Amino acid sequence: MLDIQFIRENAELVQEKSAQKGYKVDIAQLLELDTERRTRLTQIEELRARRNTLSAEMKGQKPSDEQLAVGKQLKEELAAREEELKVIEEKYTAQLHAVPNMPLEDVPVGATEDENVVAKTVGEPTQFDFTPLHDYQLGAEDALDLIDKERAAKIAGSRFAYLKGGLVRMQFAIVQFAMDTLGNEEILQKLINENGLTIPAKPFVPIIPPAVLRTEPYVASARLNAEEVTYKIEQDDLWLNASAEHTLCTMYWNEILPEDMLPVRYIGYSTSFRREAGTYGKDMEGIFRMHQFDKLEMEVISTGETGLQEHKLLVAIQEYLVAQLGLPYRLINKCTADIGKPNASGFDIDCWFPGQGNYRETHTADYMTDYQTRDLKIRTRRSRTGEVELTHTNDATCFALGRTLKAILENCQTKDGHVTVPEVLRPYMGGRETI
RNA sequence: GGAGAGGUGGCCGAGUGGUUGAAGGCGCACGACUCGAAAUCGUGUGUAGGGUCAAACCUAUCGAGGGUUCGAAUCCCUCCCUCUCCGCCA
Repeated sequence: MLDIQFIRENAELVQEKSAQKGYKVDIAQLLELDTERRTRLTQIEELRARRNTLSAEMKGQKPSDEQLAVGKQLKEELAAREEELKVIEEKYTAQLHAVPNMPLEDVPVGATEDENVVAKTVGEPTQFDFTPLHDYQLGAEDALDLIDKERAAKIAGSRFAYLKGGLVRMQFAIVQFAMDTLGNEEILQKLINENGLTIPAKPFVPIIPPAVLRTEPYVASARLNAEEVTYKIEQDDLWLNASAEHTLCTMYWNEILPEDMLPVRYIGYSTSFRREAGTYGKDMEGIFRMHQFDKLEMEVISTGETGLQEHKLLVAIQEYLVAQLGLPYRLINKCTADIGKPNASGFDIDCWFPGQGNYRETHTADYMTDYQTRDLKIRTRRSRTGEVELTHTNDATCFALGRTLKAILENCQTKDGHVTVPEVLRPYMGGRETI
């Protein structure tokens, strides 16, 4: 959520920026509730103070009837006022949480995703002297035998797959390649220098997080999308994570981290689950949009001064990794309507998919400033002053493995129906050059 | 799944109805001593909300929520979590 102090001091701006992001909020009404809430709170605190004073007077002696009577009266009045406050506070909290994060200055203003800005295009759409196939054609049982969705549907329903053989080898090769890259300080330093950044080249620590999380931290992370995205295990009050981000950004929930621990840089590997409600009939072919997919996700927790630089580093890493695989892509600076409620800035990488003849999203990088950590209460204690401040968070796809595999299959296919393994992956696949 | 123990500040650990936001210790910060350091001594040291130019000050907070009471870390209820033993099991 946003800082209420900030909203008080920048009401018009918040109203305007919220509208730019497509969120209907009534800031004037929120501020009214805020005023009312504080008025009630002051009243209640005065009553409590009187109760505490009275209680101290009574200590060590038998209370008089008069004191008891005053106490009882205070009790009743408090109960009534607290009930009133509760009603106001519920409305206030709901409205406060409805306010989206403010977009950064250089986020393009737009009403729909059509107004996203292509920041750059790298590589040309792959050319073939034959008609390129889709992933499901290349991976069919009578072709390379890599993808079996029919039998998966029999067992688990639609949007599930058995991935097989060389495709599985390739998935783990990508994982190893990515972890090697993100653990390599020389590469990080090079990317930092190239982008004029001044943050340290601290390597990313690989993490395998839990794939499930409880309601309370999930809500606090501002990432729970119960209706459309997230699977619930009702019996145990657990949700299947839709991304490792969700179990990574909540990891330090309710903690104060020493400043010298920052930045925290993690690369998390997790199977992710998405209900994909509302996408029926969309992307049904192949492994582009699945209920279950494995993903490598980068997560950074840093100070307010360095959060934006971390964001830029994450985008640079994404570009580097995609380029290393030789995939044509374009970098998208997402407009205000498309960056998402908790995000202040968001970039996507869309890779070229020859089967569809189109660029499709494979990566996203989000910068949340302190919007997420205000609820999660992830703070840092400054080394010099001892002061406590909210941290900033970033998340970014390292590789969404399903879509990456699909992109490689389609871009690296040969006329004879095979797939050339990108060179950087070969050392992790026993030197294999094709699948 | 069965049986038991327990959740208190950055950490350890007292505390079973009334100056307990919480003893004591560790850690940390500052100061004294020292050429400097260690040791020692002194002072300070949670978080959040309100309030103030800043303070003072007020309120909340002892896993979470609810209840009893004039008053709850302390009593009652529900839930969550951790640990130990048994069972099962990758």
